[in-house]
Amino acid sequence: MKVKEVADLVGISVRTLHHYDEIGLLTSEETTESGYRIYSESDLETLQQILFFKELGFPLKKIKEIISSPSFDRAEALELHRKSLLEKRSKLDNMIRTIDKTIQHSKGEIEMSNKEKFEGFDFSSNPYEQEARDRWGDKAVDESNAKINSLSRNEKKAWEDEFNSIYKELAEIRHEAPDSEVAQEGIKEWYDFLNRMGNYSLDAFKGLGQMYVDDERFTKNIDQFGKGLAVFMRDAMAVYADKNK
Amino acid sequence: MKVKEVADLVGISVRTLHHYDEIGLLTSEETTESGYRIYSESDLETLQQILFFKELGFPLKKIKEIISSPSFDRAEALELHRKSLLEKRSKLDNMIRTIDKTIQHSKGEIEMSNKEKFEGFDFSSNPYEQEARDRWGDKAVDESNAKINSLSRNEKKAWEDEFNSIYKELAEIRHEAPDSEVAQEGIKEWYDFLNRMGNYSLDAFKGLGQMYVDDERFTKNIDQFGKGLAVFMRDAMAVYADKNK
DNA sequence: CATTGACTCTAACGTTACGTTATACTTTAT
DNA sequence: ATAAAGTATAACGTAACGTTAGAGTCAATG
Repeated sequence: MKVKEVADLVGISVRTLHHYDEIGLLTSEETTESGYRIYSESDLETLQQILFFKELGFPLKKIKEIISSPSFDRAEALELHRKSLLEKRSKLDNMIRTIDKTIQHSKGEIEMSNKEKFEGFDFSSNPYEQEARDRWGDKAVDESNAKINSLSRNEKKAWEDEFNSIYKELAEIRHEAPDSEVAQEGIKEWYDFLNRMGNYSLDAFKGLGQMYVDDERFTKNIDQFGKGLAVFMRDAMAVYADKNK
Repeated sequence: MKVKEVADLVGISVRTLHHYDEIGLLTSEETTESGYRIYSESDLETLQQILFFKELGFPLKKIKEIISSPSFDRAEALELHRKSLLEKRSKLDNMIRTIDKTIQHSKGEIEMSNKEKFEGFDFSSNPYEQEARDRWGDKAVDESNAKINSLSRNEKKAWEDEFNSIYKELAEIRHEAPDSEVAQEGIKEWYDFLNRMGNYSLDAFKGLGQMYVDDERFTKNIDQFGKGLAVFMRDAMAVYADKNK
C-alpha cells in the first residue's frame, strides 16, 4: 500500500507517515525504485500499535522504545503513564476551580444570597440544627458554627466561591458512576472542604449525603446545580466513606 | 528592580522575563544605559496578572491580548477557556479509562498464562499426565508442557519444590477456618509465590481461587493434596484478598 | 586600583509532532 | 500525449521557555 492509501485507511495524514519514517518510528518495509514507500500488512499492524499508544498520550519517543523492544515492560509503562495523566488531570482541575472562583468572585461583587448556598452546612442559622445535633452530636455542630461565625466577610466570600466551584464541578460529572475515579476525586474535594470548616468523620460524611436525599429541603437546594446531583452526591459520598475507612 | 530580583520574587526564571520581553508581553519600564532591564512596581503588577492567567493555562498570546487591551472581555475569555479546559479534561479521562481497560486486559492475560503454566506444571510432572492426554488430547498437553519446558531445569525444579511444599502445608491446615491466622499465613505463602512468577493483583488472586472450584481440572489436581483443599483455598484466598486491600 | 565573583545582555540551537508551502518527479487516467 | 493525482525531499513555523556560549557590567575585596 502507498502512503495515501494507508493514511486514509487509518485516518492520519501523509505527512504523519513521512514523519514517522523520518524519526525511524515506522519505516515502510518496501520501497519502489522511484522512492515510493510501500507498506506491508505487518507495517499496518505496527502502525495500529503506534496509534494506540499515541491515543493514550504517549510521546513518540516512548512509543518507539515500546514498539522496537519486545522486552519492554508495557504494563509498567502504562502504570507510569497513568500516573502522569492523573497529575495532569488534577492540574486541570485546579485550573478549572480557580477559573470558577474568579468568575464567581467577579460576579460576586453583587452579593448573592449567602444563606441558600450555605444551607448545606450552615447549621448555625437554620432550623435543622437540632436534627444535626441529634445526628452527629453537639460537639461537631458547635465547632462548625464557631468557625463559620468567626469568619470575616472576605473569608466568607472566599468560602462561598469555593463552595460554588465545587458544586458546579460535581454537577458536571453527576452522570458518571458514583464509584468512578472522576466522581471520587470530585467528592473528595467536598470532603476536604467540609473538613477545612469543621470536623467530619467518614460516617458523618456518609450520613450527610444520605440527608441530601432524605430531606427535600437539601435536595431542592442541591439540585439547583443540576438535576439528580443530590442523589449522585449521596451515592458518591457513601462510596467515598466506605472506601476510605 | 533587576531581572533576578524580580525572578526570585515571583518564582520564575530570568530567561522567562527575557522571553516576555522578546515577545512584547512585558517590557521593563526602564532600562539602564548599559542595557539592564529595570522593572517598576507597575511592571510587577502586570507580571502578577500575566502569571495568574498563565496558571490558568492561557497561552501567552491570549494573555498579551487580555493584558494589553483593557476593553477585553475577561469574563468571556474565562468562560471560553473554561470550556476548553473541560474538553481537555474529558480527553484525559478517556485516556485514563482506556489505560485502565488495557491494564485490566493484560492482567487477564497474565492470569491465563499462569493458568497454563499451572496446568503444564501439573500435567507434565505428575502421574496423571495420561489422564490429561486422554481428556484434552496430546497436542494441548504437549503445547502446555513446551511452555513450562522453556524454563531452565533448575528454575523448574525450584519452582516445583516450593509449589509442593506450599500445597502440602495448606493441605495440613485445610480444616481450619479460612479466616484464621494459620490459614491466612499459609495462603500468604501461596500469594507471594505466585507473585514471584507472575503478576497477581489481589483481585486476580481472588479470581484464581474461585477458579479452583469452578474449574474441575483445578479442583481435581488440588484436591490430590487433600480432599476439600480447593474449596478451603478459594475461601482463604478471598479472605486474604479482601483483608489486604 | 585591579581582580574577582555575581549578575546581565544578546544570540541561537533544542524541544514536540506534525502542518504547511515549495519544487520536482512518477504514475494513472483520459 | 497530456493532464490530473500522487509521491518525494527540504525546510520553515509552532509554544514557551531551557540551555549553553561569549561578552560586558557592577559591587566588593585584597
